[in-house]
Amino acid sequence: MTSREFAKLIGVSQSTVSRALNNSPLVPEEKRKLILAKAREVGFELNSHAKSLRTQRTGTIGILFPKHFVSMSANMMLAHLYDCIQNEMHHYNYDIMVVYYESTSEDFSSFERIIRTRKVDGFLVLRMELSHAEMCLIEEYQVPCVFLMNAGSKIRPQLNYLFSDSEYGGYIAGRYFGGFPDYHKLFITVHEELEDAERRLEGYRRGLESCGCPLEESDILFCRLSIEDAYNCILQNRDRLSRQKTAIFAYSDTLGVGIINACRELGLCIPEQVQIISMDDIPLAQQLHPRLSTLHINVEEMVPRSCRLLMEGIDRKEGLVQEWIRPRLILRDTTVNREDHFLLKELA
Amino acid sequence: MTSREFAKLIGVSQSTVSRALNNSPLVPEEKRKLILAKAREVGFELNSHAKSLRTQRTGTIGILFPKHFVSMSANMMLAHLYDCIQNEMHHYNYDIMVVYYESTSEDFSSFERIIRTRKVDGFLVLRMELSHAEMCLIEEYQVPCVFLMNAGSKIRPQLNYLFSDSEYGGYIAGRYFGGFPDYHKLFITVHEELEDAERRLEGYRRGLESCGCPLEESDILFCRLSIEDAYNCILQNRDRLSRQKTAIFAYSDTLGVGIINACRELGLCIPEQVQIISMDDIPLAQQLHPRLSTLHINVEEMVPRSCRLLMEGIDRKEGLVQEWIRPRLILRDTTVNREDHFLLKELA
DNA sequence: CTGAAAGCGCTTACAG
DNA sequence: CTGAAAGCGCTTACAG
Repeated sequence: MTSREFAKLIGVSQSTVSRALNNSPLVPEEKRKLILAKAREVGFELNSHAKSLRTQRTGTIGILFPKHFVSMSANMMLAHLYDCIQNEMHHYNYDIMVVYYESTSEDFSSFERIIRTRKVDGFLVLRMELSHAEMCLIEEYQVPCVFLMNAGSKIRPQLNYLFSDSEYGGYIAGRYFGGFPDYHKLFITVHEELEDAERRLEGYRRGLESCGCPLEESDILFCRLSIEDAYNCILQNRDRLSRQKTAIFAYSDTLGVGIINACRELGLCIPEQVQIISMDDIPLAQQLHPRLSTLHINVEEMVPRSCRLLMEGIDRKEGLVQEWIRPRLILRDTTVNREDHFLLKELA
Repeated sequence: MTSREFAKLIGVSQSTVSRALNNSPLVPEEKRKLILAKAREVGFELNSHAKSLRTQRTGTIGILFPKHFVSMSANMMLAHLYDCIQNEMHHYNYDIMVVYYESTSEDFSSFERIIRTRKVDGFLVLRMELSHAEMCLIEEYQVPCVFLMNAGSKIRPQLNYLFSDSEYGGYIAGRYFGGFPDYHKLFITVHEELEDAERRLEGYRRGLESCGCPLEESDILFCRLSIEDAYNCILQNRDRLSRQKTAIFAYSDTLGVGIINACRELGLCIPEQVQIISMDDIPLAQQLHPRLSTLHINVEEMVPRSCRLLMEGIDRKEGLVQEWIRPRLILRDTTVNREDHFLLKELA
């Protein structure tokens, strides 16, 4: 049924129907309610494409996942973030289209195609890693975008972002482990999100150094961003871990889980022989035992704010927000938790 | 830029542009290529809403998640399924809109709204649990739908589906454990996907009975569909598990992971003291140690077929497909793997 | 406050 | 093979 037909059915004009269903102040309250009720009764809704064509608004936003993103199952932090975004956008009555970087055949990339065909009103981008061409595209089409989570390599001015402060997170991990001089310090990291990994490393270094324990290059271990890879990485380094007590800062919870598995395999006690702090705090981090001590990324703040920001951008209420949100240390079972630790006093 | 402007720019009519970009046989190969190249060069793409309005095709499908679905993080099997679907639809150049059951305020449910506003061409439904009203809606709007994964309670005729054969999966688990008379048999299940859980139970019963070991009512344990709940459930039943060797068939891998955690906590050896077979085979099942022995749900077959089926439905190539796809037993570390087990010969 | 009419940017039947 | 024109179903400036 079209709005013209529906209008005829209830004996008003198409204009009035449109105004009523769009909550225009021009139609009196009583009449609007009546029309709404009728619409509900006969199941009438405005055709979204005709509406979008006229208004240049689609009622859907895109979420752009990073290039290295493989799947929800593999990158649990992004899956978690997605969950939160989906939940949040629901309040705005907006639908979500998930977009990956991959390009289809020789055509435009999905991202480019979706912008050019105008399928969404704006984008939530889970990592700042757009190319120059893509930035121009955003500029040309004036697509509202909010970047969140990982800062990536190129932080552009004039763009809205709410990033997790990875350097600070690393610093906290370093400073916590700095309170345990008898533990040898390691850092296990990845290539996939290199710039962010660098920031975590820098912070970790700074934290450790502030406690007088520098980090050797040979104490930085690389693996891929998966549970198995972290597991294998630890097994390969079994000698170092059995020789002395070790404190491991892991790039993410995913690695943390792999490390726990490996320690168990090697018969190393957590946290007595091996302490672990990871980052993210995905739901899985406290579902498995021992529960991971980790740097909680403040998704509860980041997601609602970025969604609101994006909606404001769509409504052309401009305003630049650029913030780094600090992760919060959560001590669970993979650390030796000393209540008298100097860091806890500093944070309090 | 509109197609009219673009046409003017390159000196042909709007009709020709439209035909070229839609691969109409009416425009000669050479000309088409030229127009395509020009379009790429200046970054022209047809406005999707104008196109959809004219053709009644949107180029996006919806994935409807079940009522009890909470998040990708919580229900890893559905997340995995989603990953596979996303991957597959990419071949068709289709975009995906994720739809949840929840209704927004006093309005239509998301599902209903998306159909009535015609935002998608069809739906992939991850569980057959639609109400009568929803079935009428599909009928009225002739929305192509393919149901997959869980059969739910009401299996409607005249609808396309590709379900996992849960009863068969349970049967296989029962028959495998039937080969271990010295293990006490348990079944840990959930309320969330009750009908499917019932099918798994029936099959498990049938499998066990075929080996002469009936399943007692008191050997059916309930918990919620989460790692922690399964963990707690086992801890609560610690007495039964320490008394005798136990073989546990778990509703899903998620429960299986919780069970492993609990057994470790209780100091019970897997698989010597406790054997576990779960179902799904999510990626996590073989990432954690010990790796779960499980009934692999044939997603590799189910997803591509359901996507193709949906695309055919959208193209109005009718044809009813209703199939139950059998899970496959995968023995890993949580079972005692006897190569001479009679079931393996039967399956070979 | 209400309705008739133009126009959003496409596709396609129609005429050439 | 090509183009002019109608129409997909809305919204909104305009006239009343």
